[in-house]
Amino acid sequence: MKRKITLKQIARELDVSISTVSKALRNSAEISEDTKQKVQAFAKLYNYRPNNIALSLKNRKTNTIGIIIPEIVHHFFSKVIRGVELVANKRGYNVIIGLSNESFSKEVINMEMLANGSIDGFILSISKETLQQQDYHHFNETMSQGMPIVMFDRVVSDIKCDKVIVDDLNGAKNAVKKLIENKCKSIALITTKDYVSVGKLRTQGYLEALEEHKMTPKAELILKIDDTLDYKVHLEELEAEIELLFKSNKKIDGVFAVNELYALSAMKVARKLGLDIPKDVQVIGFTDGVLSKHATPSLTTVSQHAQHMGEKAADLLIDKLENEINEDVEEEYQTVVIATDLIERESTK
Amino acid sequence: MKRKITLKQIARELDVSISTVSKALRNSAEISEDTKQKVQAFAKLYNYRPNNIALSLKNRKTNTIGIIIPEIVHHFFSKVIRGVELVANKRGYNVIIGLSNESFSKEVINMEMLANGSIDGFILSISKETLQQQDYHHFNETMSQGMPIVMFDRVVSDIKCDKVIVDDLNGAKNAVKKLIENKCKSIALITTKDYVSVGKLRTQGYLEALEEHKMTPKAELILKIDDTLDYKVHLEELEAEIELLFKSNKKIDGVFAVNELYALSAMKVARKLGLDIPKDVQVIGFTDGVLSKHATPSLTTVSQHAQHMGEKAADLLIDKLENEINEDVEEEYQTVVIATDLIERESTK
DNA sequence: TTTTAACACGAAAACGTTTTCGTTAGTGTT
DNA sequence: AACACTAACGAAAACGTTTTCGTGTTAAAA
Repeated sequence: MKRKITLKQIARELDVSISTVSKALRNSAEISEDTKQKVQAFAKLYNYRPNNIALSLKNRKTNTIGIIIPEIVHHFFSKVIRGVELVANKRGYNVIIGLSNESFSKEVINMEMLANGSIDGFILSISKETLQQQDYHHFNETMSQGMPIVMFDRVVSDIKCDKVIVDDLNGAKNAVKKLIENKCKSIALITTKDYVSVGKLRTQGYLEALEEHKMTPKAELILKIDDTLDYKVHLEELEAEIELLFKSNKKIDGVFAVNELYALSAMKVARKLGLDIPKDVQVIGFTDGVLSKHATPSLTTVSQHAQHMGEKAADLLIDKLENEINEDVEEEYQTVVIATDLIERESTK
Repeated sequence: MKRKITLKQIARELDVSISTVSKALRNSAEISEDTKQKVQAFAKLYNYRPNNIALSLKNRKTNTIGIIIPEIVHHFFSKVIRGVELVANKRGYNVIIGLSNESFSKEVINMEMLANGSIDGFILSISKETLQQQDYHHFNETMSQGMPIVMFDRVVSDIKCDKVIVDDLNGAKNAVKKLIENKCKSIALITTKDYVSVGKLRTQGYLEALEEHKMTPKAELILKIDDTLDYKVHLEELEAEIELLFKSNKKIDGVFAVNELYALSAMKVARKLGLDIPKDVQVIGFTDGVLSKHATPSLTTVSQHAQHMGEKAADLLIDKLENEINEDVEEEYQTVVIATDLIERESTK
């Protein structure tokens, strides 16, 4: 087991100084052709690669991005990661991940762990618990130490930083408009409690679409799910709630759900109640997931372009990192809004 | 924007030496109580945290694990990552990810990028292209430099290292046995070409199960898909192949598929041909995915316990890292086999 | 022959730690 | 008064780089 070779070892072997080796490898004009060739040949032979850690320390730059997400077993987030990784790698950066598991304390701990020199900047999506507690001190502290943050999807306006968000409002609005155009008269909304910003915006889009078509929103058509419960586990409870919604509103002929699982459950319940999709009820979900595509009938959805979000976030962050030199430019932050697409499948006419 | 505070700055402010500050913060007996309190108070006030990079350089240990996987937008792999992250964090390690995107060259590049000091060891699953080319020099080189590797799921016997694998053979065997017990007489197998080790083993399990029940395997019931094509895109081609299988073997009453997508496609095709599931045809898949659970009918699957695999892999790697001191112990490598579970749902009787 | 310039290289500092090994001053012992 | 011992601290090396600034040698110019 031979350890990795260092400049010092090469220098000793070839009987020159460390500086000479370093310069020779970087093709400096200071070094004679002879020496360069000798050193480079030797380095190649022993497969020399500069030690990243030493470089990071010297340059005070790690070329590594930290990404903190609430959950990785989730199509949306893993697609975002893929986007980040893609761009980061192309631009010479590594990606290091931290999972908050939707917990405030894990988010804080993870950020502190990475902020101590391991990375140059963060890309993150806020955990539900943090959103509920509205405690954002760790973000502000991190930024005040000169470490840039780019937030995506779940953001808060209280924090000044670059952001990449989905156009939740218009995405939802267009989906509901589609249902209206398809002659739906009684459109139900299945959403989350309001503290998750995206749920709120999608609800708003639903309301605006109705309004623009002179339809009066009815409170009994809006089902707000408490999503602190993990419905991957408590699927029956979710379905029970939706069943209640259908039973107390027999005239429902359209459903807009703010995520994939709610939409799928709605379809399942509707079918159970003897309703045909899309003949009796049309359903649209909001997501990037894989379920929609392979469901039967396949689900019409509002696509969020998760990978594109990740790419954009990575570009924003790296741009900021590499332009930090111009500190004269007053800090100005962008919010990039990613447009959604309505992907029509079998659950709508 | 205040930069992170360092020992040197604290030393200057308090008019003591760097060594004194360092010792005071680590509660060394060499330092007087007075000084300790003074230093510790100051450090707390300015929220001092030791710089990870400097520590890594000094200790020649990064406390970071590199994980290389072919694809992250994939339930199996993201669950494995979650397991790795869970254990790693608990044991004081970070996780840095690299995606090979099933490509040999990206796998090599990514490994080289991380192997230059950024991490202490690898957890990885081999890309399809690498498996095809059978070029494993990068693994051996990495290990010869003293960097341990733990492989999971897609492994090769040529390489001596710790491994965590699914009991593919018995998982498949039990699934097929289940079908046989459920009175299936003509069981089809939908699998991949043989170069992916797991596909091979699952095929073998299928064959052994038939054999044990004195059933003769028929070549025409075995469909080998060329999975270099991405069937997330070319779904129709996949379905066409399966349709052909059904049409040329009218008596098929059971299907065992080596992954989720094949199984779902089989169900879809069967339904299209007017067959009822599970009455006419019973289907079992092999996976940990989310599709199976939410399909209609929901799919009986062989569960791989992906998260558990990740946890185990992380434990193996960290154990090795922390016991590297005893170099007297002759290198011995373990292969941990994770047992599967058959999760019975609606696609079987 | 002396000055100048180019050339080829080495020494040392710096990044931020930890740790080993002095060093100094004060205390106690004979 | 000479000695040993301890308490409290500092200097310096080391981890592996890059880069700045010498420095010595040689060849060309005056």
